[in-house]
Amino acid sequence: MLSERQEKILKLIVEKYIKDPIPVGSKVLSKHLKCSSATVRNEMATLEELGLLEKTHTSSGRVPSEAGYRYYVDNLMELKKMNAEDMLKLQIVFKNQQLALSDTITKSLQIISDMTNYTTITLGLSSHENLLKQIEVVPIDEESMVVLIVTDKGHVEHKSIKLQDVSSEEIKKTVSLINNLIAGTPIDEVSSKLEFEIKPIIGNYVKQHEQLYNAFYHVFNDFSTQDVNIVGRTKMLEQPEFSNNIEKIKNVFNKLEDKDILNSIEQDDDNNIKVYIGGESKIDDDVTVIKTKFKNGNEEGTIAIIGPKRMEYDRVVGMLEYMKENIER
Amino acid sequence: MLSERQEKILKLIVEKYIKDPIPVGSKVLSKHLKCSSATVRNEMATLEELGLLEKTHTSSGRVPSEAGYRYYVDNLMELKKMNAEDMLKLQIVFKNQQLALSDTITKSLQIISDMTNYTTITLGLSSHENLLKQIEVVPIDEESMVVLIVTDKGHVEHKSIKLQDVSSEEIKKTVSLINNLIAGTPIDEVSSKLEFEIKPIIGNYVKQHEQLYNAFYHVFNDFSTQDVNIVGRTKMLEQPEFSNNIEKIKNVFNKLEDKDILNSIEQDDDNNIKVYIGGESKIDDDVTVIKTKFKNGNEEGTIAIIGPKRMEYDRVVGMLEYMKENIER
DNA sequence: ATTAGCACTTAGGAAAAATAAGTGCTAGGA
DNA sequence: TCCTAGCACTTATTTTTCCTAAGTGCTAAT
Repeated sequence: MLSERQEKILKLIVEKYIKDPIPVGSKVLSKHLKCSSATVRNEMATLEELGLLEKTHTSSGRVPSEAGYRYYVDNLMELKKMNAEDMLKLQIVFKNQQLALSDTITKSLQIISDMTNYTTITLGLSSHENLLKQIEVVPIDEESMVVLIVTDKGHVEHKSIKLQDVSSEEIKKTVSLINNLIAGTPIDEVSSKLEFEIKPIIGNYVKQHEQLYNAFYHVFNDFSTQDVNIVGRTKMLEQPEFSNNIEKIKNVFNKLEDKDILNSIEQDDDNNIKVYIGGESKIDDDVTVIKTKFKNGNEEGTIAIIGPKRMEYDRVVGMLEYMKENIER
Repeated sequence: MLSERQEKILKLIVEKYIKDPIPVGSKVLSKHLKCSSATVRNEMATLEELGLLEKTHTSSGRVPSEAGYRYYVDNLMELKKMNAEDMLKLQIVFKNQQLALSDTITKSLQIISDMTNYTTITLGLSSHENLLKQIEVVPIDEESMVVLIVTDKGHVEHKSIKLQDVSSEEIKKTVSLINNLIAGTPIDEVSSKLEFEIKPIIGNYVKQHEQLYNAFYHVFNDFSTQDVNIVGRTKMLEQPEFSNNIEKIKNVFNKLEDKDILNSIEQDDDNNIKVYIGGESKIDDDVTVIKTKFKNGNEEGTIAIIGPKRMEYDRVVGMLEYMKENIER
């Protein structure tokens, strides 16, 4: 259990370090407290023993440890409300009734990324959680057509395909077969269902059934395993802990492409705002991910803000709360 | 006019420097020539006077100047054929008949980016060169629907919109009005045409005409001004001239988001392969862009490979030639 | 024309020295 | 018992100095 003074010191150190990434010394802190630097030093030593602070070298000031940030986020942080100007910018997007939810989210996260200089991510549900709702084929010309795939969670994708010597009758028939027999199936199982439920049937009366089957097979196979939208990747370059360290940048960029990592963010079933600090983020020891699930009607997904461990937690959590509220109504 | 020996020296320097980015000295070169290092030094001095070589400091070896690379590309370079293994990888993509052209290109450029460690770009024509071919509306549920926009150049986009209290009759009617009256219009002019040609008509018999008009207006307004696909952005981080220089990286990343820059690549009307070296690239003095237009039926666009000025010109030009050939038939 | 030889230049790395920031600990005071 | 002034000590950082390796330009001889 921390004393009031210890908490105050920890809070000061975290907030100071977030503003400016240099280790914090006892002298500056004593100015904000009613005690001498020597006393602060003693307290800091205790906090270090508790694992909440760290030194970069024997005689350096203190830096928050991962546990220190954790304690700050869980116990000390005071949420920051968004300022009116920023709110207004977002309201313009939220007020637009004609926008599909996914566009609303993309646009608002774009704005947030610019305001904060952090990377933002939207994740739809993964393809095994999306059930096929319907497909539609729109002919373009002789050979080409567009296949539209709609899932129950409101996710839409289109793919262009080419078919030779297949009549529009045959296509229509196949489409309605798929809509009748396969709708409701998780997207990532559709390809295999096609093989066992559609292929045998169309084999009987579609001349080019092999080709038709192949085309649809690929359409579903290429369906993105996860609906991901990352905005402001390069914001990471602005953060001092990365701008001197190409290896870290490469690592972060690569992790952002890694389906498994993104998936694990989405998999977390907590509906509230959750903060993954440093190692917890699975991205990089110096990265923090703050995320929340959202649900609006049958559309659901995850939004996340990714920044350095030195992220402005109070501000970002506030923003995410605001986003979630607005999305959900 | 360069002597044969001077050309040989220039070629050696360029190729050596591309392999390994350290200034090339006279001693190493003399080993590849039938003359002493002193002679090479004299020739190098001449080449420097001609502006084809540069020194990094008074007593350093030589580095090709922009003009040096230019001379190399225009006069000295011997095209390199792709190796069989790489060719095979690409053939698998090109052989797939069901893939739409744009998917074929995306996939093959992905492969090329991996093989070369350079960034690749596909550019469709800009929105004023794409004429609206048709739109199609697919209802999803009570309120939501997907609008599919198809251009004459084969570019397809979809947008989800929401409409309250608009009957499917009214929508159908509006869609067919648009298809009849506005098809053939450059995409970026559609919004304004909607206002003058569609709005007045639907105003008469669609109850929620304002809302309907707004929805379509936004759909076309949000239509990407250019169909861009960038693959392997982070490959740039692998190049030594960037991996030590965050500012350069930021600059390049920012330029890659800049519509004007990309547009100027696409605007160039040369149908052959074109090489923009350093400053010519408008991206960065250390960046080279190699691009070519392609045309297949009515689909056309530009593909480009972006790498350091120290790019393997012979290899990349060869690849791009191969790509172009395959795309065009 | 070519080349051997040599004085000269510069970047880059290692070592040494100076500086600044901050710590832990001791001993005295409230 | 808690707090604090004071001081010796540690370490990163910066600056300075020195050294080396690589390569050049120029001159004089072939």
